[in-house]
Amino acid sequence: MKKRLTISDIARLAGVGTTTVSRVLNQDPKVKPETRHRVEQIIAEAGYAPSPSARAMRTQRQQVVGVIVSRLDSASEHQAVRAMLQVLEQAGYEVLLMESGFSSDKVAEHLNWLRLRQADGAILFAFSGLALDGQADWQDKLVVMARRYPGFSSVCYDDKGAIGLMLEHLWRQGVRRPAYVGVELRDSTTGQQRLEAYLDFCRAQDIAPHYRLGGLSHQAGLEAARLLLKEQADTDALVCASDTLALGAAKYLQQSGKAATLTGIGNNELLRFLFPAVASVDLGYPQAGTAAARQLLAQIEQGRPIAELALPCRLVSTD
Amino acid sequence: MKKRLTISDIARLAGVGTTTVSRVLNQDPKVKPETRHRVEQIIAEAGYAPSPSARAMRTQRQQVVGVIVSRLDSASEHQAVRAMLQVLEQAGYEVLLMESGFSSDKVAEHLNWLRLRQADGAILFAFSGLALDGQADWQDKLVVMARRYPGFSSVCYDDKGAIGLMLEHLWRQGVRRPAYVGVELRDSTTGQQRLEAYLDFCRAQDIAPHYRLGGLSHQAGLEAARLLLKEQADTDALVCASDTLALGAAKYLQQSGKAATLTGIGNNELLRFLFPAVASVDLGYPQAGTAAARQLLAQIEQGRPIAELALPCRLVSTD
DNA sequence: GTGAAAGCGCTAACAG
DNA sequence: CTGTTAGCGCTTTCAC
Repeated sequence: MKKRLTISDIARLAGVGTTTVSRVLNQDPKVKPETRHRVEQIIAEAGYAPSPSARAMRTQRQQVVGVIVSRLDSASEHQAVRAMLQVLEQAGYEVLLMESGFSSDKVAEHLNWLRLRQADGAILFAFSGLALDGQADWQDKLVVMARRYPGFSSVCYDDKGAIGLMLEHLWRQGVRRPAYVGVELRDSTTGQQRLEAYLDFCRAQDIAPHYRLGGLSHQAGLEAARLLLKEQADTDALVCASDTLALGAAKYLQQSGKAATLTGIGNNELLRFLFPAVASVDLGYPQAGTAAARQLLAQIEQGRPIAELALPCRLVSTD
Repeated sequence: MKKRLTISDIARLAGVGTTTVSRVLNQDPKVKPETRHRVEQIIAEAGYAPSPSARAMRTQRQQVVGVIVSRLDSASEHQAVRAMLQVLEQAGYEVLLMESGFSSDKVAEHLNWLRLRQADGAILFAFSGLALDGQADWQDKLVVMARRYPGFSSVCYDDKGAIGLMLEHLWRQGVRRPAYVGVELRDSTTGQQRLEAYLDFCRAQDIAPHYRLGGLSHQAGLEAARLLLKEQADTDALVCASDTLALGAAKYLQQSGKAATLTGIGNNELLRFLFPAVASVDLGYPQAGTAAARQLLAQIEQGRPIAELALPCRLVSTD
């Protein structure tokens, strides 16, 4: 039962004052190099690490940030989270992962909790219906992912660009009657923006739009595919707003024996494995995660102003 | 810019000493009900919450536990984690989720970090090759998931039982030549135990074992299915050691047009959606998570001794 | 350059 | 039952 070392133990061992040790710990330049060296030596030998709580208490900075994802097991969010962890932990922050389950109340709850906990900042994966009303005090220490939110920093994917990219790709491949499997419009990005991109394309190419909007589940994708192909049998491609929907649509194509080029968005691993022919768009999740984490750090550490970031996307296809 | 309230602010507002407020905060019974009531009133009105750092510093209890998963986006681990979060957060603990990526070094790193951070405990999802050597000080505050580890508490799934259950089910359905898609033996649970259960069954029914061991990926499942069916075309069932493998095997069956009853383990949602005919075994992930969290809390809060827990499993089938 | 000393907000003796 | 007091381990004036 060895007692934990304190700063004064180190001070005594090094024959200096606690102040000096503290200065070494905090990279304060006002320490003679040789003194610094000796102290560092002792610290390393003793395996000493300063108490985060004591430090936090003194400085009022917890070195803690919360990351609120919608689902912990979402493959796309996970990619972004992994990148965030890298940046934030590197910077000495503790990361508290929490799950919203697409509930605005749950977000408020988590945010309140983080406030009580005096967290230094947070990153929040947005979803349709997200409300950040009584959260004005988070304005300069919160980054919203996946959609813009007035008054807060945000990092967005290129929703319109992704669909546009895909449609142009298909057009080059000879597709002329692409139908669209989308998401309800109350979802502003995956829903509205992606549909809009589809409609824009139809207008530009002068073709009649043909689409279905629904939920985000596999089942929704299957159902939409079924209806679209039933309504217009000459549809030559199903452009899905997400890889999850594409997985559902793929199942329908398979079980019905019908044929159509199928595409998704999200660069999902399982989709690529099961249905390699399905093209997808990589939205740049890791890059988004890195960008969000950096933006947050710059805001809370250097007072950088709020910013709305946008990321480029990239086509993923086997042909 | 309102300053954060402290315990003495509350004490002053309530016209009592800080000790009394502290007692109210800590549910100490030695407070006159009416005093308590008044203090609680003030606390609520002022929206006061005690500083966790100050508290931690004083009590030497951080109210923090780490949870080290192998992959944050693993569906099965996620189910267990969700249940853990529920229990631990309920008990007032902060949960730090970390990822090992199946690396023993990474585990050591995280554990060291948690030690420095003075975390009160940890839950670790085991994997093959896990080594907990220099971690003796974690013995009474660590719970290992998914396999036993001498000297530590653990919560295990019923690996042998799951395969046994499945084989008996198939036998009743008339299956007589079940082949087994397994995992390398250096994985003691998913690998060894499940294979053993298969071999036991073969011995009991006096049939010739026919199996392949490989990795845990979809691709491995596909490959194993291909080889097994090539080697023995009269195989009437492919019993897979996991739903991931089953997904790979399902793809093979589909693309090759061959037929065989297929089963997995893990009750994976996507597998159920894409291939509803595939029976699976529910290993009880949420229950395992709850059990692990409770065990950990009991150990660190009440000194309950180390224990090796085992969970029952349950067949999931559409027929 | 360096150290002594004063707290940060809280809890745990110890008195009343 | 309640208040006074002494720190927990650290950073930060303010002297030297």
